[in-house]
Amino acid sequence: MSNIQVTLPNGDVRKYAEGVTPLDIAQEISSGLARNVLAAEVNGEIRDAMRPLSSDTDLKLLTWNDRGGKSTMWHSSAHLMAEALEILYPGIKFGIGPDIDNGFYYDVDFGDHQFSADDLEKVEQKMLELARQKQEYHRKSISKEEALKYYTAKGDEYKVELISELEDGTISFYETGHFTDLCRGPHIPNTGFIKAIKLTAVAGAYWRGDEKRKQLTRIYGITFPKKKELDQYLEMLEEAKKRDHRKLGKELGLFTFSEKVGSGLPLWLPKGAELRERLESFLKKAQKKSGYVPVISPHIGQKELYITSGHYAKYGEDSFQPIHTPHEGEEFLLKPMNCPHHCEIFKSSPKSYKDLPLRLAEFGTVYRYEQSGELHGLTRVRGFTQDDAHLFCTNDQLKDEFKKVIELVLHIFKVLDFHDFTAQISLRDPDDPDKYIGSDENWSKAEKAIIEATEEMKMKTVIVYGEAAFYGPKLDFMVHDAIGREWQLGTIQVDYNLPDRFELEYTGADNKKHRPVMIHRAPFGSMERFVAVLTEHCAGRFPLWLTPEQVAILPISDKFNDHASELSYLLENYDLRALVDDRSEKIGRKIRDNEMSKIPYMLILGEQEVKKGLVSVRKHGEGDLGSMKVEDFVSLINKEIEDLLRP
RNA sequence: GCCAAUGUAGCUCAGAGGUAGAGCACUUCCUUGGUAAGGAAGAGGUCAGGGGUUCAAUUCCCCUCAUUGGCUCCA
Repeated sequence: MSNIQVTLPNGDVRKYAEGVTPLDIAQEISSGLARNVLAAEVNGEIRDAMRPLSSDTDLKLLTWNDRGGKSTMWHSSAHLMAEALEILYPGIKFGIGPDIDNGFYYDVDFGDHQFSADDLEKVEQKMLELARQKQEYHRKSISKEEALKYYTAKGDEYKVELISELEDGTISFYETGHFTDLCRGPHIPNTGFIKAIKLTAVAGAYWRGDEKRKQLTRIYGITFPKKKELDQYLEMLEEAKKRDHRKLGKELGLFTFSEKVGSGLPLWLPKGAELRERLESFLKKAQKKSGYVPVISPHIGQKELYITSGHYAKYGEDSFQPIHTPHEGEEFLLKPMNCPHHCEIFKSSPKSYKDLPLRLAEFGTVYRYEQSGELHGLTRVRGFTQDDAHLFCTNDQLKDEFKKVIELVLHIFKVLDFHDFTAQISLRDPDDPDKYIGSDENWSKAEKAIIEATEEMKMKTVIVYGEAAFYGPKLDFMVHDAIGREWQLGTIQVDYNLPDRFELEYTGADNKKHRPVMIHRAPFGSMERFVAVLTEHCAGRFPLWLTPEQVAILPISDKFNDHASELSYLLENYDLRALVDDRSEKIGRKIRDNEMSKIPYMLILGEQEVKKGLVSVRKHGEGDLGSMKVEDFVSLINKEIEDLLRP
């Protein structure tokens, strides 16, 4: 038997006999490690820890602390669930059962049986029972014909379909207990690693994501190696529920919806509207510094406008239907985008290269007929306001302009404390060229500009194919919210196509006509979505400069109500937002209520304070800060705001 | 748009074939209290909307609308 060389991540090189398994190696390092090894990364590929090594390898042992370890465990959990389901519901058919970011799911065809959320507990119990048996996951390879025969006999047309599409040759199967599944693997050594199980949801899902095909029952779940970790996970879900912007929006009086107004059409309440206005003026100020100029365009435009832009051909069917003028029968559309209007603004007068870059900014409200099932709080609505701008520039200016926009977006994220985000370069889907308009040459130029700009700014990016807009590639900023979900917020797009379609031109230094390039950009994305994500991000405790009410003045008793009103006028003169809680309640009650409504500061006003001309200050979440002069309190607050706005 | 669940007071929710209940919020009164819930009384609902079954429907059935969780989609 020949020797093989195994290199561990710390650079350690060890020699073993061929056929050694990663699990053996773990055992040699320490039995504690061996008990925790879920899988192994062999030359970069994740494999079963019990699969023998046959040549020299770079080896990394994966535990629960590694993403690969978690994925393997969850994937194995999907098998465990399938086994439990097959025992409980004989004759059911299986689609696919992968691991996902937070757990796993399996798509199942229950036939005539109606599986409901009430049945989940029963399945969990069965899974725990099977897990305790420490069933091993056995890998075996069989031929394609054999595999087809197996599933044809079993009557599982989904697996038959999957296998038929595989390349000829051997196919790997995994066997756990009495359950056998077509599977590439890898898997954990045995089901005993799965100590805590929670099946989280039941939902319909189309077979292979195709809405024309049968809908299967998808069961979601998550598992952990320790009961404690499951508890923590459930706590995190609770926390996410508390942070849900739909709940907080209601509680804080930010926005509402009305059946009568229509679904997906948010109504901003005074506090929400003021908060949004503050965000808008914050951005306007930053934009003014960066040379943007404001424009305003109407909510509708002639259908012809969107035929020119290409939006009508692409989205006309899925939009609100055209509005007709009563006599002439002209057709107008609710605007789904601001860019066509801005192109017309560009065209309103002849442009010289000296006019460029021209940066037209507008908080433009647009309307899109989103599918009813897609609507969700403020994050997905049918009428929303984009913090839109279109930058028209020369080819030479493009990269610099693009970089300046990135700087602006990063500045905004910094001020609003979004540190956890991904910059995603969204390119064309190479397999579906018909989805896009414009020439290959234009697309390549645009893609190159984005990639070079991000490289020059040394940004960490991920490239995702198929996520581009139909007219051009994008740089999207995805931030993470309380539940770890990703939301797309800001977006920057390079566009050579609309300038072509609108035949935009400027006169160059050479006295010839040239076509400008366009950058679409929206740092917030939409005001609605941004406020939603921000609300969840800060759990309703908005930064001091944004929050609807900054200070609550709490008189100790009714006797001091007048003093309290005077103080509130005084604070208003200092440009602070204050309210007076003049209810005939005890101070403890007032503190509790204002604490719960997340007011950043409380000022307590009683005999002592009035006598000495002081205020007693309480900070949300921190408590008593002692008493101070009003002027000192005002500078305290202003300092905090200043620090927040200049991170 | 598709599948499923849900829709009862401002909010959170209970309830049941015989025309509705709790807690909080609200109003009034009492209390004027020093750092996270003082007390009492009161008001508030076409039980999402529309049909049907029934002597009787908020409850059972159908349709519509909305919400939620997924799927698909996202200029």
